Amino acid sequence: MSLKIFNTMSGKKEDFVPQKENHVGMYVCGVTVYDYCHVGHARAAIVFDTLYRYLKYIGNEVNFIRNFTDIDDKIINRANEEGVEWQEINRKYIEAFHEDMGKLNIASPTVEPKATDHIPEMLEMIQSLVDQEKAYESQGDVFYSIKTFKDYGCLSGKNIEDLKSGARVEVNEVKQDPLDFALWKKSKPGEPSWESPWGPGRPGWHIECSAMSKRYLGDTFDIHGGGKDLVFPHHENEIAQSCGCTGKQPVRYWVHNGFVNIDKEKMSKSLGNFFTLRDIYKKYHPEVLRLFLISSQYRSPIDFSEKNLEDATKVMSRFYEGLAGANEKLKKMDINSISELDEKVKGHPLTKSFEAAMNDDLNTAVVMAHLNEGLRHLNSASINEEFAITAQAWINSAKVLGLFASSPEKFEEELFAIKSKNLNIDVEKIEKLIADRNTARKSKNWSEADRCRDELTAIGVLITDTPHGTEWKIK
RNA sequence: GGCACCGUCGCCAAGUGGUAAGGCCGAGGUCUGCAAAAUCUCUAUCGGCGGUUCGAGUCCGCCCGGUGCCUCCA
Repeated sequence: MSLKIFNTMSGKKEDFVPQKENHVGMYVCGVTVYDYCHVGHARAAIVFDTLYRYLKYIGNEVNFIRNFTDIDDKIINRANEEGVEWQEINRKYIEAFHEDMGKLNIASPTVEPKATDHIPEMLEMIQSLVDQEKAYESQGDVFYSIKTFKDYGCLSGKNIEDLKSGARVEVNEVKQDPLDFALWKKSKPGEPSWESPWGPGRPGWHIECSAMSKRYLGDTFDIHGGGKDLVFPHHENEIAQSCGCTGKQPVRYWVHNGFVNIDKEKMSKSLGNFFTLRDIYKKYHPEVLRLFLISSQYRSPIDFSEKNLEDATKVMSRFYEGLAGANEKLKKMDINSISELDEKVKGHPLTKSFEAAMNDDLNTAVVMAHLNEGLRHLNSASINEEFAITAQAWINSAKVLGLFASSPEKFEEELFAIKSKNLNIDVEKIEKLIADRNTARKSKNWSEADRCRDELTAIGVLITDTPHGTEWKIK
C-alpha cells in the first residue's frame, strides 16, 4: 500500500511515485507578506506541513521549498500608507509569519526563498520566452503570449474561448490578447525597480514561482502545492511559463487545499470575513486550531466557527490527558526491555490504519477516528507490553500530524493562560474555596462542600478530586 | 453566462456498489459522599424524484438548495 494523492491536473487520485526514488521535490506557494496571516493561510501551511511530515515518515528525503512574495502592488501600497520602505513591510510580516505559523508547529521548509532574491533567474526565463517569441515587450511591460501555448487551461479545465467570453476579462490595449499576462511590469516613478533589458521594472506575480522552483528543484519536480484559489490563473500561468521555457511540464503532481469558510462563504481579505491567527490565539490554543484544521480532509471546505474550535479544544484536552495518563503508565514499566519495540510499533494495527488513511490522499479525518479509538484503548489498558506498543503507535501517529508539540503540563498551562485572560480568574479566591470545601469534606459536611463547589462552578471552575488532591481547571 | 464542487445523526465529519467510522451534545450504567475525569451501553438509511443493478449514500438523469473559480487571494 502506498501513498495516493489527488492530482488537480488529472482530477484523480494517483499513486505517488517520486521522480527519483525516496527523494521528493516539493514547492508550495507561500504568502504575500503585506499583512498578518489568517486562518486560510494556516490551513494551507498545515496541509503541506502534514504532507511534508508524512512524506518523510514513509522514508523520503524531501526538498521542500516555500516562497515569500515580497514585491507586489499590495506591499508597495502598504509601504506608502505607512510611510515606510517596502522592505520594512516585508521584514515585519515575514517575522510575524514565522511567529504565527511556528505556534502551529509548522516545520521549516528546506528553503524559504524570497522573490526579490531571484530577479536574475526570472529575467533569464523572461528573456528565454522573448527569444522564443512566446513573450513580447509592450510599452516597457513584458507579456506572455497565451496563444503560443496550446495547452493553456489544462490545469484548471478552462478553455480559452470560454475565458474570452467571460465577462471579467480585462480590456487592455497594451496586450495583444486580453488573456496575456505580465511577466515583467514597468515601474512607475518612485516604485521599487530592477534593471532589465526592457527597462526598469519588477516581476509579474507568476514568474517568481516558476523561476524559484526551477532554481531549487529543477525543470520538473514532484509536487507543487497551494490553495485551490491559485489553480487559475497563478498555477496555470506557471505551467505556461515553465513549459514555454523548458518544453517540459514543470510539475508531476499538483496538490490544492480547500478553503476555510465563514458561514459557508470563503474567508478572504476582500470579503473582510477573515480572522487573523493572532486574534484567534487570544481565545484558542494554536494546537487546537491545528487539530481543527486537520479534522477534515484537506480538499474539503471547512467551516470556521467558535463552536468548532470549542469542540476541538475538548478533543485536544482529552488527547493530552490521555497522553499524560499514558506517560504515567509507561514510566512504571521498563520499555527498553521490550524486544524489537520499533518493529512491533510499525506492525501495530493502529500504525497500519494510520498509514492506510494517510495513504488515501491524506485522509486526516479518518486518522482522527483511529486516534480516538486508540485513546479509548489506552485509557482502559492495563500496564503491559501491548499497552506500551499501542501507546507508542498512538503517539507516533499523532506526531506525524504535527500534534503533541507540547507536553500535557505545558498545554494545560497554556490553555489556562488563555482562558483565564478571557475570564478574569481570581486564583486566590479559587484556592480558598477549594480549601474550604476540603475542610468541610473532612468533617463530612457535604452541604457546605457542595456550596463551595457550586460557587466555583458559578465562576467557571471545574474541580476534580484525585488521589493526589483536588485539581481544578477552567471550564 | 462558462467551468467545477458540495448537500450524510441536533452540530462537526469519514464512507473502493454489498448493507452508515469518529468527535461534540444528549440518555442510562460503573466509579465517586455527591461530582468531575475515565469507562461501558444507546442514538441517522444518507436534499427530492426517477433510472441502472441481485444490491446505491456510493453510478446515470432531472429537480431543489449551497459554494468556488473565471479579478488580487491559501
